[in-house]
Amino acid sequence: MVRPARNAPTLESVAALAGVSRATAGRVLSGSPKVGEQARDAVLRAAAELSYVTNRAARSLMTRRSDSIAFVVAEPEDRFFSDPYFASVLRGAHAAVAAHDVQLVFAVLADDAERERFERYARGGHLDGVVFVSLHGDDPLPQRLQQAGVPVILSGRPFANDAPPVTYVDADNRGGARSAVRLLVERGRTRLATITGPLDMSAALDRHEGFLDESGPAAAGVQHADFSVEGGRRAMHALLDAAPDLDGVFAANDLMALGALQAAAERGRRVPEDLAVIGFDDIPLAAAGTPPLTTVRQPMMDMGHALAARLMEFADTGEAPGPLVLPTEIVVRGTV
Amino acid sequence: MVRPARNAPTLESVAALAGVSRATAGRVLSGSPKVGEQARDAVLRAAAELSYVTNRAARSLMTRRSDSIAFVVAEPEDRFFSDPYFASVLRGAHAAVAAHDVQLVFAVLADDAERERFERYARGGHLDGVVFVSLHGDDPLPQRLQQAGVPVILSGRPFANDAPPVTYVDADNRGGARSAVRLLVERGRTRLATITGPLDMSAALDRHEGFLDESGPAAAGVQHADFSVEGGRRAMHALLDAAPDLDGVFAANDLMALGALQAAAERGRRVPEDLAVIGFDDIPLAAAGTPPLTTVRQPMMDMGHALAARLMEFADTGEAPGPLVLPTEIVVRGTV
DNA sequence: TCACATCGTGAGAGCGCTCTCTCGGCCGCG
DNA sequence: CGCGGCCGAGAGAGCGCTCTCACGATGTGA
Repeated sequence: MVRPARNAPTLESVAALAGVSRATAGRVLSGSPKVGEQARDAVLRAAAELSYVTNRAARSLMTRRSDSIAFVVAEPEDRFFSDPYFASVLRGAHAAVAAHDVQLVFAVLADDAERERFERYARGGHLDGVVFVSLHGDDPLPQRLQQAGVPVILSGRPFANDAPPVTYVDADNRGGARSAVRLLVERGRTRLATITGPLDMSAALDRHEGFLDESGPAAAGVQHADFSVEGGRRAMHALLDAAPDLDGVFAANDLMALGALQAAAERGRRVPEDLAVIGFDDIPLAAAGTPPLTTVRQPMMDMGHALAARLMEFADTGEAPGPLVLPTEIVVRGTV
Repeated sequence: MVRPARNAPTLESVAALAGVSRATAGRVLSGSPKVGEQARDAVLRAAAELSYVTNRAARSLMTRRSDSIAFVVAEPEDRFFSDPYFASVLRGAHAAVAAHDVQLVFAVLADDAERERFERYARGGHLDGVVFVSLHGDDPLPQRLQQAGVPVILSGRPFANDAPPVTYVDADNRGGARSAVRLLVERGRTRLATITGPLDMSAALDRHEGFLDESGPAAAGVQHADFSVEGGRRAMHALLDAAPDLDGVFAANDLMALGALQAAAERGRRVPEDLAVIGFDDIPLAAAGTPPLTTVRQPMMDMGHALAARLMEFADTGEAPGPLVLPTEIVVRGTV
């Protein structure tokens, strides 16, 4: 192992060049107001000249803050990597974090070993907070970390509402699903079905509830799938087998809606004439299909941003911000 | 700002509980062989009991290593977030990094301010190395960092081969493109065209070269696009306008191939009967279309893994590993 | 005029770790 | 029996920073 004898400029050298003490130099660089004007100028000039960069390790040793938060995908499968949803949330989170000069540590917890390592790491105080994305069922990890004093926030409301609660940012899944069904009804569809996501995830559950709220007894079918294109395709076939007179389908995400579109094509159903399809998310690909997908848009990037911003606030104040539920919006394109 | 009075166990307390000195405890925990058996046992037991976690800030202050590497998307646009390619590379990189107990810091450099901040951060010695993904043109940032002593590796060969060279991991883009065209020819296609990616990226360039290698004078058209679905769709329309008798298209990535498929459908061309289409990447969505996309598979996850693994090796030894070019593979599905 | 608050500044401690230096004990060899 | 070598272990320095405390200079009111 190489030991880089990198002689980066230290606060000491900046102070020396500026002709002040290390303490004063530190005060200037951390923006303390209690510094004289000429001392401030001298330090700033010296820092610029040496292109000084604060050593975060040393700082963090004293402040007990790491200036970094983790973006954790708690997903045992590789779904993460085919669903553009995650990338958008990640992008939003990074934007928020960059503005605060905080680092974003990325982690995926695919197996127990990784979960355990991550938990130790987080408990070790190396993170100012953790964003959890794609939680399944009643994962106890977020609560455990929170109890250990690590600020935590979830993307999507927790599956069960236990005490102590963990705060979250979510989209109005139920409301979005309702408006999707209402759109279907407005367009004269009477035989409605839905393709759900994995029912151990609250987003899938809430969208399903929203569907039931509006479809009522008119529901012609329910198929459970896994948020993937192939799952959506199979579910659509099953739906059509069970109820050939189906004329409207709400898929709980766009990937499954895309699969449903394929199944419809394979069966020779014209969309939207014979069969209307509406998805959820509004991933970039949704607009690009033929016909382009009508869907319920959730503001993925904004959610990522809010997640990170609220987590940093949590870390700063020590007080968990309340849950935030962002509105959804129908985007009418060609499939309804 | 809250100052968490987190009284995490320190090496000192572990040593005390084990009845040895801090130095010995440290030796045990860092796996030094020069420790007696009973001292080792005692330390291990004490560490487990206190659930001790090394304070990385303190360690890194001494070792001058951060045990973290950055995964940087140097992409001014939001393309990153619609192309599943990146997610796969990221996934692979994380897997490699996790095995070494190293942290993956994620960053996207969308504007000059972010670039500048990142450069300062990296130069400050807070990173053991940097993986660059999606570089455009002759971006000088990787070279600058490398000259500043920060190990750097690129995903995809650099655009121009300047001195000093920066090492990289790439797929055999040119070879892959050639075999795509050969497949088209084998299937009896004679009027061939290609849709390229942005020509300021080496992957796009190399795939274009590969196409030209094999298509030769038979080439019926070339359209430049941007690796997006919509770009592919427009390019396909333009190609068909210019050469209506086209019977085979090589798109430089799957997203554009999907766009080409749509354009073909809009024009009423049957795929693959009237028109064969082949893509590049093999993103998860490729298999899911109707018909499923024939494509040139590049091992995205392996590339991510290799990128991170080689970078860590670079950081450890101080010597840049040579470039690595991974083979591609034709995946025949329904569009050729 | 003196006591006292106020403000900018410096000195110094110390965060938790790693690493070098030193030393005691034990072995083998002459 | 004495001496050098080796091995396991401890003492202590110090990485670069932040933070508390103390101090001198200046301003304010009695």
